[in-house]
Amino acid sequence: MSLKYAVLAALLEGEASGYELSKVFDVSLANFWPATPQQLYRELERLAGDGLIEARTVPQERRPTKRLFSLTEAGREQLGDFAAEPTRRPTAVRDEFLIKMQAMDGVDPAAVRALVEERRAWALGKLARYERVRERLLDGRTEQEHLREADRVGPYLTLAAGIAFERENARWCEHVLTVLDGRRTPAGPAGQPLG
Amino acid sequence: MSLKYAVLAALLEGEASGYELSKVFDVSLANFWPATPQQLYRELERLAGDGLIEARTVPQERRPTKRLFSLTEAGREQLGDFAAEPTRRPTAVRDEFLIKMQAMDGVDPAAVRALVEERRAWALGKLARYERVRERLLDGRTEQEHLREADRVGPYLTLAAGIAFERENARWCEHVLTVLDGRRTPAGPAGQPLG
DNA sequence: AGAAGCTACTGAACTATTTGAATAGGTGTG
DNA sequence: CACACCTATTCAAATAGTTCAGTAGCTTCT
Repeated sequence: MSLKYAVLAALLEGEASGYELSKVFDVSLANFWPATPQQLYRELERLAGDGLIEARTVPQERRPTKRLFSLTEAGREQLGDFAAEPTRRPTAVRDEFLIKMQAMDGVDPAAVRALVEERRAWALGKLARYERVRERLLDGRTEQEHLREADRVGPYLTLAAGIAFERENARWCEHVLTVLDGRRTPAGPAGQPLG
Repeated sequence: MSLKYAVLAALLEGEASGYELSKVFDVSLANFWPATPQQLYRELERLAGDGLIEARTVPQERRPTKRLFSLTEAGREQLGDFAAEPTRRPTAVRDEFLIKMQAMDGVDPAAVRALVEERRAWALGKLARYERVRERLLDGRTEQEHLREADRVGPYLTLAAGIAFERENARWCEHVLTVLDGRRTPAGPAGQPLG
């Protein structure tokens, strides 16, 4: 049900085709509402049918024709209503990796370590990408300037949430690696390393 | 597909009924793999059919009869295999609230503030519950002792991830409230407050 | 005494999401 | 020139997840 509003919110940035949206979702919105291209195309169809967005067909020279969608007044209004309502659903995190961590005690420590290191690398990669988006958003201003004066601060603040999340993720991975180190030689009464 | 392993991992704590699991999922596992009771009952049926868990019926005096499920050797093995494999799916966060934040710039600031304050309260509440679970897990030991010596550290570490996540959440909310304060009187050239 | 709420589970219908593939022309690499 | 990958979209099928309701006896509050 919320994909609808995620799409409307994405179109606040300006008109976009399904394909372009699927790229946007991949980098920024996916942070809090992931969607596959198929979902987006279907949702765009539905929203256009409901008159919340409108489409215009744009033929291109060396590319397939695309359909650009933009918010209608009705769409903008419904999005505004939604955004002012109290939130129904709490955050839902689905994380296969944390299931593995929950069950890690029956597993070869080297395999666990590999998993955690992979996750850490992935978090740091995402962080680097977010930072680049952030530079683009700030466009030379400082954070303070931007947050005080910009027309829209929503996108910056959600990005900041993503950054904090991935930073925390990486930190957690480092903590786990330390813990794994501390358990390599199970501590005897004197805590003497074995070899 | 991962609900399967989430259930198996939950049963590492010992045998449980569907109903009990639905409570466990509500407080701890829901942190990284939410599931409704209906999903759990269906999944338990499937897992029992596949021989990964086994059921025993326990009649009770003043309550309906319940079926307690526990891991079989086959189940334990499949869970171990899964937990050692590289992770296929990256973390998926679905957060209606952040969609609202993305779109917040067209909305009455008082309504936004109310939303953020609600979210902050909710994060702090969850944090308090997590801290209680943490005390119970540590059972008088310090974190260091527990992490070095306990048989299982997985549950503690995933809990720590949940704690870090909610802490970050609350911090982010506070940041947003500060930003909203800074924008109440849009800064003119001289930055003179208007009220 | 009546209402609400908990334990414990089941069923059916519905909506959402994922996966795989197909179409069709264009660009870039070796 | 073969091959892989990009733009841009659509279709079909399968799997996953949500919602609503119902059964049935018990406890707790008013």
